[in-house]
Amino acid sequence: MESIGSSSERVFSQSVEDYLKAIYKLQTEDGTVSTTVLAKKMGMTPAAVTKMMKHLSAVKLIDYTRYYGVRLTAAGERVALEIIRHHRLLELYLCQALGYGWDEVDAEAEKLEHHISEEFEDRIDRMLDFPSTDPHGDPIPTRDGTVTPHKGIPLADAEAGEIVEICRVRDSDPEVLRYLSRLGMKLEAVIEVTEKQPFNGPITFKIGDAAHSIGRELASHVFVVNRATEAA
Amino acid sequence: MESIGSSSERVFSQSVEDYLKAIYKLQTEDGTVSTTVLAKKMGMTPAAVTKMMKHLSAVKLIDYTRYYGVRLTAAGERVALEIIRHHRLLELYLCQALGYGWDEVDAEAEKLEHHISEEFEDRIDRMLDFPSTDPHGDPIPTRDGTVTPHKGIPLADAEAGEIVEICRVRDSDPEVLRYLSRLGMKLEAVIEVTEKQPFNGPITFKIGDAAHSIGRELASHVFVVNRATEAA
DNA sequence: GCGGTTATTTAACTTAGGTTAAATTTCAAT
DNA sequence: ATTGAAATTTAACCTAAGTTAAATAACCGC
Repeated sequence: MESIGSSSERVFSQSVEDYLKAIYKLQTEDGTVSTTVLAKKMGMTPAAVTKMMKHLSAVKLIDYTRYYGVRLTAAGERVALEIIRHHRLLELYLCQALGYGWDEVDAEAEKLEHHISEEFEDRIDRMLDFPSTDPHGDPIPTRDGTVTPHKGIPLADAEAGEIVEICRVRDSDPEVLRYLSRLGMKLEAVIEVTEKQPFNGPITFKIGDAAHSIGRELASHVFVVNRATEAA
Repeated sequence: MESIGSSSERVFSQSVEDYLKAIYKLQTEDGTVSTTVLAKKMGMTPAAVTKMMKHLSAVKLIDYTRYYGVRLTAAGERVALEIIRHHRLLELYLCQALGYGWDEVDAEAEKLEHHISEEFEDRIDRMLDFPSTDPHGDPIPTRDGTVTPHKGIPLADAEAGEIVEICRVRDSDPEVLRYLSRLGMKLEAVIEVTEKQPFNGPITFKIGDAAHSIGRELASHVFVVNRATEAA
């Protein structure tokens, strides 16, 4: 009798995993993913991307039509979500168990996500009591690849007068995250939108007593839920 | 003004690190390390080893004399010890913080040791209260590369009648470690050597009430200190 | 000090994952 | 329908790290 659950010990290269993750992230926003966009995201030349696309296509992780971009197959998506799950679990673990700041976790998780075992994944998952979001409010995919999309809207789209709660920050730049922290913008912080300048101008708001304003671009990376709406 | 302590972000490949670690371990036992022995340890062909030796020599991590084997330079030893430090800190962390068994930690640490940051290293070191030995009793090198050799002798060399305490088990095979656990042979277990069969025969001993015997070979991987001697 | 076994190195080749530069395809705009 | 810019792919090349097979050096016994 053979051992049954002898799980999946490192089947894909780090490079392959990184490509799949990048494709996943791009396609959830843009549908299908072009070579150039992917190349930009990966910090590589388009030529390198094309070559990898052929490989991923050959091993059935993506559907690839020459000149027309790429989508993950079900198999490819499984792999991508597994890596993203590793990443987000690690981020949360680093915060909770080791006292990392939310600005530091991305870089560390980026490296470790490819190298932890299923055992490790399960243990930190249990230790964190099966969490559903990471320190930036991103959903942690479940073991079987389900990911519940978050409910918030970009702060940039909130109206003046609204009172909202921060539920997600879609940015991993440590500088940006530290800046936001300094303004008191952490997860679950409640803020009141006081003003929106026209022509894509800055958004002004209050957190507690303090008033701040940030640019529209940055505000589009901060996701919020309306406290009234949320209750409904 | 440039940032000063922007520490050493991944300078060597995993492969290089693995070679250096292997050389370190072999040379502390055998002095100088031959191509064939290293090849065996690394699970590679001698030809691959020769090639890598040339490279490591070129970048001054080893002293290499064609046909005569290899020794680490001071720089090479620093790198090796850094990796070993990572490995052993990780092993202990996995046991203490995540509940791993001592038979499971080696494999996991083997993968992670190459990918953790100095930050991570420092944090788990602190969390473990700056430990000096790992779950198998191996010394953890300090940050500056000092390693205090352990004091024990092989159980195989203990005399009948001696009462000794287990201080180190030099074996990472999970099967072996589980077997030893089943016999009650953990670190700090006290055992009484009752008999040594001649012609390299088995060693018989008592742990608590239970009596066991193990082969001389295995007994040479278990290190012990004499309780009387230790006090002195 | 000769000769054969063994250890070691060299040579030629492989694969994965990159690069640059040239060729090709797509697409939008006339 | 054509054309030219932008996107994409192809071709030729590079490096790191491995392989096998052949050549060479070291060492041990006589």
